[in-house]
Amino acid sequence: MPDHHHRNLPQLLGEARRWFEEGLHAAMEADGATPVSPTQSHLFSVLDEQGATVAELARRMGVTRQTAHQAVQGLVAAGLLDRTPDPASARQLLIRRTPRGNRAHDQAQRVLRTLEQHLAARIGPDAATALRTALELPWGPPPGPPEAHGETTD
Amino acid sequence: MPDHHHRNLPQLLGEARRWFEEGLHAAMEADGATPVSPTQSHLFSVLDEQGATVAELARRMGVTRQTAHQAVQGLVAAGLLDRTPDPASARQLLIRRTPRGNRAHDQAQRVLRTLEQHLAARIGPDAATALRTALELPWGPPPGPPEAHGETTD
DNA sequence: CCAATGTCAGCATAACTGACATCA
DNA sequence: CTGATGTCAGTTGTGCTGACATTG
Repeated sequence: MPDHHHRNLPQLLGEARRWFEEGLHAAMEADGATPVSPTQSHLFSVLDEQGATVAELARRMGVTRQTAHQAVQGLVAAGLLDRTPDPASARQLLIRRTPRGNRAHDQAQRVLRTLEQHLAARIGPDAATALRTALELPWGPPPGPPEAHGETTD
Repeated sequence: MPDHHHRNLPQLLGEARRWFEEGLHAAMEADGATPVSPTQSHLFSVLDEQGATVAELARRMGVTRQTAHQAVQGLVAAGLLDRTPDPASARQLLIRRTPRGNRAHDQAQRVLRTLEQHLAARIGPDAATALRTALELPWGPPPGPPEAHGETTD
């Protein structure tokens, strides 16, 4: 039955994301963890073990340096991140997780994994797996604007 | 950058949503349509033919009346929405689409459908269908907080 | 001097809460 | 009076652009 009224995919995606973020936030809060904003959460997720500079984090997040900088500030103030001079360049500061930051990160990852399992229990393992699979495939650039290769054409 | 098999699901969902919204925005802009914000887009998508009150729209969007009100204001100013007194209640204003609003809505729906087809071409029809299917299933409330029935329990 | 980086400052937007008048 | 509605106002958070000093 191909019903005419498909709900918007972007809307569905937004709801799904909210489902996870609400669950994550609730679980973290219930665990007494330091509250983090979605932005900080995002920054955290693009930070690996070896650390990175603010500019690099900004590139990974797809936001400006200033935005990343601000998020870093909050996380540093919260004691989850650490700013140390980069041995390679005196002008660069290396952003790394503090021990507390590592704990928070691990916990968040655990919660997310649990959430995903709960989801599988709700909608079925096949659907959950298919969801992740579809999301992980390379979608390429959105069609329409012939944006061939450049990104910052300013 | 090896491994890291599992990217965050919320992050993937956010990227996917952005993919659609960028494509939609670009297509609408290329067509010379009135520019609409994501919020306005969202409001538009929960507005049906028979119209609705601001409070009702707010409920559907999951935001406050004030937020919906503000979005409506912008859309009315843009000439896409119309505020008419509700025949049922003098205190209610019925929000409906103007002819121009209808055109914009139809166009957006068309673009979204096209985008979805493009996606299917990129990641395969099966994956695209599975994505929509998984998203349309009832996920229920996010687990963790035993939020059985109440909503604001504070 | 040039490019990249980190940072400060201001601005725009979008969500929220608070408050209030109106009407069923 | 109570409850729902529409609306005005203020506040917060988040992202942006602009500007600037520092460093390689």
